Amino acid sequence: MENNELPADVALMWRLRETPRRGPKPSLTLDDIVAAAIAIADEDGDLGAVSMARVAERLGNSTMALYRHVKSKDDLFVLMSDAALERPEPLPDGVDWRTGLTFWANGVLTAIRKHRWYAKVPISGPPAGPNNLAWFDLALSALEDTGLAEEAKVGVVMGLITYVQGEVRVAFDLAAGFDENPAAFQQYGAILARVVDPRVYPSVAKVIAAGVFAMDTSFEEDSDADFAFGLQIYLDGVAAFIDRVGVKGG
Amino acid sequence: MENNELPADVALMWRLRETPRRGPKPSLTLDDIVAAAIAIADEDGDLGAVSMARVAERLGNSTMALYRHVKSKDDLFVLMSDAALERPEPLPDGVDWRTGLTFWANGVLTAIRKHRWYAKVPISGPPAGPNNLAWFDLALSALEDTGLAEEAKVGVVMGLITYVQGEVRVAFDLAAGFDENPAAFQQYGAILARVVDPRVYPSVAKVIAAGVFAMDTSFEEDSDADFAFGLQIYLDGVAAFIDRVGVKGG
DNA sequence: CCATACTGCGTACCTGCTACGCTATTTAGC
DNA sequence: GCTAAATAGCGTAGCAGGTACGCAGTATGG
Repeated sequence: MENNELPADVALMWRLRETPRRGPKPSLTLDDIVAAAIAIADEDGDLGAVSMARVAERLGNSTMALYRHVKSKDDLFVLMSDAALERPEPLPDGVDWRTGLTFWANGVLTAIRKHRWYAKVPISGPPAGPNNLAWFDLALSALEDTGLAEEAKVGVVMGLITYVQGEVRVAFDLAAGFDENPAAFQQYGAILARVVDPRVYPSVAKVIAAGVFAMDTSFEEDSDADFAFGLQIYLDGVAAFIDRVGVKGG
Repeated sequence: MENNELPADVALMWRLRETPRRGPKPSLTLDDIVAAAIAIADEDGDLGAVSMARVAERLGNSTMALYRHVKSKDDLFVLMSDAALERPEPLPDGVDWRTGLTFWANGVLTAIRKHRWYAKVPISGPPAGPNNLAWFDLALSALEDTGLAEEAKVGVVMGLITYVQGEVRVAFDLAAGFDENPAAFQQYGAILARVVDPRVYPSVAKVIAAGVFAMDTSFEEDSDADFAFGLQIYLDGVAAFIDRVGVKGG
């Protein structure tokens, strides 16, 4: 059996466990457990709300029953993070790489938006789950016609993933902080102004004076704009890289 | 007293508490507590190793004594994350923005490398501590001569921070995973090859076939190269943005 | 029909955060 | 000086959470 050589969590993610023959029928399935955990995290918006006890309670089982299906809580997290990303929609036909990657990035954003805890799952290894790989595959396919070497494509996509996830993490953490204490955010500019000495922080002081931190727009708008702005910059960089290294073609 | 209107954690970070007049002399200082917490996290490389009990033990005090200086553990985290970043070195004189931002990014990288837990501190608000602001100021000052609007500078710097922190987070998490289970990483390519169906993941299959996941280089080298690669792409994008929007000069 | 393998679960242990209230200590104000 | 107020340290205890262990019950292969 080849499966035996696979790491346990990878085997679980791909559902490669051979079905056991003896013993009672399981009253729980792995999918139920993962779905329940995701539901809890979604409702609370916080990974911290997921406890083994709560997951079990939601399924009408005891806490320890879960451990027949999952090795540990971290294991469950890995499963959650792959299951949370549903399969991506395919790229529109015949688009150039930039349109493709923009489509992809926005798809990732909408997918993760449904699961605000996603970016907080501790990364335990390179992407290895079926859904994560599907997204990875899609991004790579967008670069198909650029003439970049495979390794360069991977680099570009990894960088983009890093950027998107970082942006998402910051945005959601800030949004959570905002919900918790809106006053602190609305006063952010005022607070900085009080505490920042222009002789020590001249550039920050200029920014404050220009009213950048005045918080006139809503949070959602703000983070959407930040995302688009950063994405544009990154893609401009990719374009420059392709011009420099790749074969021009399309 | 203006301080009263400041959020508690901000006041703490800037050490704005007015010194009390009555009562016993404190045997602990806030700096001691933060330093001890940082030392623990550094030694273990994991934020999870920081418990109030352990911090107190290291200081020869009881757990609850800490709560006279810090409102909660999250409070302590915020303090830690500002204290961990020491003051940045100033930029070399007369450098252009690109050299400046590269210098800056590498500075951030070395600063965070000493504190592998840094990128895991939950973000509770926009940067407001003295050290974080110093880094922020430095990055903004690198863009001084670009003619960008203040808001655009902030956008560029925020994007860069997001990218750098994201990259660092991934790199350290992977490194930790690697230390824990090196075999799984060395076999990553082989595992993928076993599990990836070329019809479902054609682009990933091509990457695997090209041997990109073969893991011939060391981990350190690999993540350094990734960092530099992504940074280059981002800065190329910034250059394009400046060409498009900014006043050319310098 | 029994041995086997497997599921669910109760119990218990450990770690961790922190509210509460007591005691000791220092000083402001008289 | 003396007293009252304010403050530091800390012991206790409550609560939540992860999970090792072993028992009881169940389905199946021989």
